[in-house]
Amino acid sequence: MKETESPSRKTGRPLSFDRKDVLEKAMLAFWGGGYETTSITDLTAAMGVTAPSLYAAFGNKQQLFLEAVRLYAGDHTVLEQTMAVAPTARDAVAQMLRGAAILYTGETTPPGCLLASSAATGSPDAAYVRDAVAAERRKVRNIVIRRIELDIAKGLMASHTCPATLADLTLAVTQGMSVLARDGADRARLLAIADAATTGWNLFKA
Amino acid sequence: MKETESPSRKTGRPLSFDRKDVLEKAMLAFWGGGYETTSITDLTAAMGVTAPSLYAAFGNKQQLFLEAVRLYAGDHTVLEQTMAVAPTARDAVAQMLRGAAILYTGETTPPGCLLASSAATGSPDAAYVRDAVAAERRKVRNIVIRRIELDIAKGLMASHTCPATLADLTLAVTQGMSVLARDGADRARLLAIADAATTGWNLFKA
DNA sequence: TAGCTTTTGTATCGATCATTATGAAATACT
DNA sequence: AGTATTTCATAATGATCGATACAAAAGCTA
Repeated sequence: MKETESPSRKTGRPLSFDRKDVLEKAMLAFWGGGYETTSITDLTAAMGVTAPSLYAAFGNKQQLFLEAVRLYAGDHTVLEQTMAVAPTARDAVAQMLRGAAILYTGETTPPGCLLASSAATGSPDAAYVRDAVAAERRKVRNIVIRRIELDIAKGLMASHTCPATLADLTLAVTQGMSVLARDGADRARLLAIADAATTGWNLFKA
Repeated sequence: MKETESPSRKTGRPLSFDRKDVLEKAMLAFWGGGYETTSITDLTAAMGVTAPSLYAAFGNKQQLFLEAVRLYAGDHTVLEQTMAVAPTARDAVAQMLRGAAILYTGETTPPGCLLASSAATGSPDAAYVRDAVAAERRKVRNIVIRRIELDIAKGLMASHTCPATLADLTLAVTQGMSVLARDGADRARLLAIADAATTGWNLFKA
């Protein structure tokens, strides 16, 4: 049952759980319940791990959440690859929005986006984790900006187009789709939003 | 100092606070901190009222929050009036988005939208309040839908336009702008998003 | 002024929060 | 086998959660 043991570890009782497996379960718990509103009791129940084991493996609640965010956002960077190979920035954003629509309505995952919903607000103590998820959003924004700048440099988009504004709009649509997914919107509705959001991009063609 | 006393009240020590005033302060506290992550201690500090007075005046935390949501959404319905007098649905939505951009970056209010951020996630105990804010979002959505249907009936918009999808997109942009406002986006950036979101509507003209 | 009603401030309730002390259990090395 | 090392389950830590019991204080009526 052991796995992913630390390199310095030599002897002692082996771990009774797979660290990556329980981390994914913790991510799903945070995804569905939020950072501050998901208690250690909730986490241990979802992970199938007792509290001392949780703290031994992940430090504390904040570090566990940050690892969960990295696991979640790591899946998001897969979209970055697909954006790079898209023929135009508009196609790239369309694919990204459609991917978000699908991700936010997965059957085995909570509705919505972990980055959008797990740390929307909170006490001052949780300011650090809010900054962490905001940093992940900023990464996505920068990816979109660079993709648009590429199209402008290629002459595919009008030179007066503001990449930052279109990236902001794209990010806003994704995070907003998360809210609608939380409210019960199904995949078809979210995909329709994604398509409607990108039709307007035809106006920015060079 | 007394005010807004209940009609059945005849005698007894008068209230030392203005109920509407402290309700607004509670709304601002929830707006900035969220429902579950704003404690009674936070609320009493923000309202300048002791806990027993809070419970006597508002029942409990949930009822206080629901009143705060009604106070907040009541301000939102002001936008409904302006949408009705706008020449086109596109202008109406543009004004609504610009109003949201301004509301989410007020100098005397927390950044973002109370409906978007105060109950994005939470424990199962708070499901009722999440449904309450979702219902407010649905109201806004229905207002937008009806405004679009009006333009379609007038022949101002293409008959194949899907009002529900455009309303979903509009709602997604507002809730997404709230996330960006929380991340520190200033009013100019949000206004740019609002304008960019409505430029695409030209494609739906009849 | 005496009596009644309601709000006030103080102090506290049990429950839950994140976190950990403690010792038994399980493996590796000698 | 014996010992060192690490994880295990149990249970408890102080702090904070939402919500109140209590009695003094403040007003109105008589």
